[in-house]
Amino acid sequence: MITGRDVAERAGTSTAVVSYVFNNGPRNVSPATRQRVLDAAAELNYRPNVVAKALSAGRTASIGLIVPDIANSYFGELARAIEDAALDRDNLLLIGDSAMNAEQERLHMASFVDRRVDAVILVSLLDEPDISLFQQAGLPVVVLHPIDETKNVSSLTIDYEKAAHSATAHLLAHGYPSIGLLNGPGDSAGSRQHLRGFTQAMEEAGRPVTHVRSSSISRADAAETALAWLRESEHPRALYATTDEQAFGVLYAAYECGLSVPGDLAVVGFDGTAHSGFAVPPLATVKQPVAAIADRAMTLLVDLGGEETVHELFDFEFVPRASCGC
Amino acid sequence: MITGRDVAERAGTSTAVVSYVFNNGPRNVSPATRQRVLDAAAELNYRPNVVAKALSAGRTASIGLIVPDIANSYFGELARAIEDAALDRDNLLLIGDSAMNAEQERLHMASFVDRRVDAVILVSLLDEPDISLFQQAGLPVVVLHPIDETKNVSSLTIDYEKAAHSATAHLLAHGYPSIGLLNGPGDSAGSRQHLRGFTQAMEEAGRPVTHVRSSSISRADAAETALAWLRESEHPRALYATTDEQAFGVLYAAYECGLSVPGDLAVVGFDGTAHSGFAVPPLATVKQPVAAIADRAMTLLVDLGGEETVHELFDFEFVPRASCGC
DNA sequence: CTGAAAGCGCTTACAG
DNA sequence: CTGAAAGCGCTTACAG
Repeated sequence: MITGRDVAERAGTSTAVVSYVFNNGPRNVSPATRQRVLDAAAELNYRPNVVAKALSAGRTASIGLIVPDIANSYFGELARAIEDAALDRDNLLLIGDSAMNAEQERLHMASFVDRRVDAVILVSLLDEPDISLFQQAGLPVVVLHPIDETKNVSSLTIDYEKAAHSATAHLLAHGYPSIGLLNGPGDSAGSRQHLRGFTQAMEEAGRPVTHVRSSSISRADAAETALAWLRESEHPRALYATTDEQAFGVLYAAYECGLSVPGDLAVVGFDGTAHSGFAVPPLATVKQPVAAIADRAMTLLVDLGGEETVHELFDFEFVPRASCGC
Repeated sequence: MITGRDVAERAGTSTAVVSYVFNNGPRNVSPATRQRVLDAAAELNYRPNVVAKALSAGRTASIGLIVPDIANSYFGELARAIEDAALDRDNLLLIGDSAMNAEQERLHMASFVDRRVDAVILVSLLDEPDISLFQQAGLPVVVLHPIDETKNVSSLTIDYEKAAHSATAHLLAHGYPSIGLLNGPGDSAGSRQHLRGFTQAMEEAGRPVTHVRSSSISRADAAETALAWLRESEHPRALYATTDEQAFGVLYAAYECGLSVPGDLAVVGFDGTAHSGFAVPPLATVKQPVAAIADRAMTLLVDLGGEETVHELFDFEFVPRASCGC
């Protein structure tokens, strides 16, 4: 491969100047010399070695993202939004897919530290992820879910409690006689918030909270849980599922049970993925502001150097669609 | 951060020996010294800097994957399968999402060359991707779609023509009076193969080929195309869509038109994504052997060093489900 | 079996 | 404005 030395020789100058030209600094270069370097580089098809640059500069211009499951459309959309925000800032995004496996999540964490990414955005499978590895390495971290504020990391998230409240209130307004919650794994801060919001809305309406179940955030698991549930005679008339992915599993289960949506069962999801709009029937959902979250994360990590630790809540939007009976 | 020098000092030896220990070679180290190095490394929490290692060793132990659209579940599953195969070989997978944008595809190509990935797996948006950048850099490439064999790159793919033939033949066997093809973009080798297979099956059955349209490989585009199609009085009774993603768009369009599937319209997809099994109704599809393709690609690129250029066809499997009328 | 040293391809004070 | 040189943290012939 062509190196900076090759370019310098052909342009009759030093590697330092080649570097100054390609980085627009930190010293300036006379127009004539600059042009000779540019010409030589073009003729030789020179592309600076990013690996060498990273070692020398002490930063890799790359950000690591860890998601629980890249096959989940929400995380696919999130990854794309973050990648866009990263490219805007000339950073590369490395995506680590935990594939619903905590061990894999740890491997990605270690791998990111070893690869010397400049910062990390984490959506953990665990309620209390161990981020000491990042902290030892001095890597700034932003998590995209609720987290214990005593840990020294920023979090960007929406208020799940409020979101669950508003989704539940919407189903109540439809007048459904019984409403259930299909929650995520029971041991996470997010699930606790969803449950609180759901419970509060029900209590405000003077309704008992009797139908609550949980599944992992996977279509197959949710489908299995919903199938068993809907086959019981006492199943709820409406259901709030805490992810779109789970809601898709519910739509499938309803189909398998011969229940029509929303005629026999109303469904509301959460995430607001593009796919929710193309479900059969189209899925009512709570839309998360992915682009805003992505951009804010990159601002904190890249533009502000990860110095600040913040805990910010973003707005959400309830999107009524056929599945809830609208 | 802790460096190899810190470890060497604490263990009373040289950085060379630290390297020998961590790489199990290329020289061996006495058990006693090895133990001292290991102890020192553990006490200091030493993690070798992969960037420095890459620069020095001349390889990054990373593979680049470029996909047209990571939000498409098929590519999500493909990426996961390839990542598994890569991790099996202690390689990192970098995922470049072209987001249905040819310019973005080129940027990822350049970025992978600059990052000095050791090899590339490409699923291009274009029929004739320009891979000269990779060839200049001496990077081995495997493409996962049909490609002009005169180019010096390997391709791993299934026989779309045969697959389209078998899907069409299946719909014919159901006795549907008219069968349509919702193809991908018209100017690609894959689309031409799908069309040929579809046409051949129709001609063998003495049927005219009258219903052929195309859309991009996106749910929204397919939905739009299908909506217009299904609203015409002469729409086909059954439809073969060349990706699951397009088929999902068709299911949605049928719902919007008040057509029941398979009662009014039978649908078959292509790809065999996990999501196809949870569609409403479950989607009949042609399953691609993702894991086998992923593993073979990594064998060619990593285990065999990318020396060989091969063009291999993989087997597929037709999966009948409710949507086709089974 | 082990260590001193060169080298990977950049960046960046330091001198001029 | 420009160049010689040190340094980033590893690996790996080369000597011993």
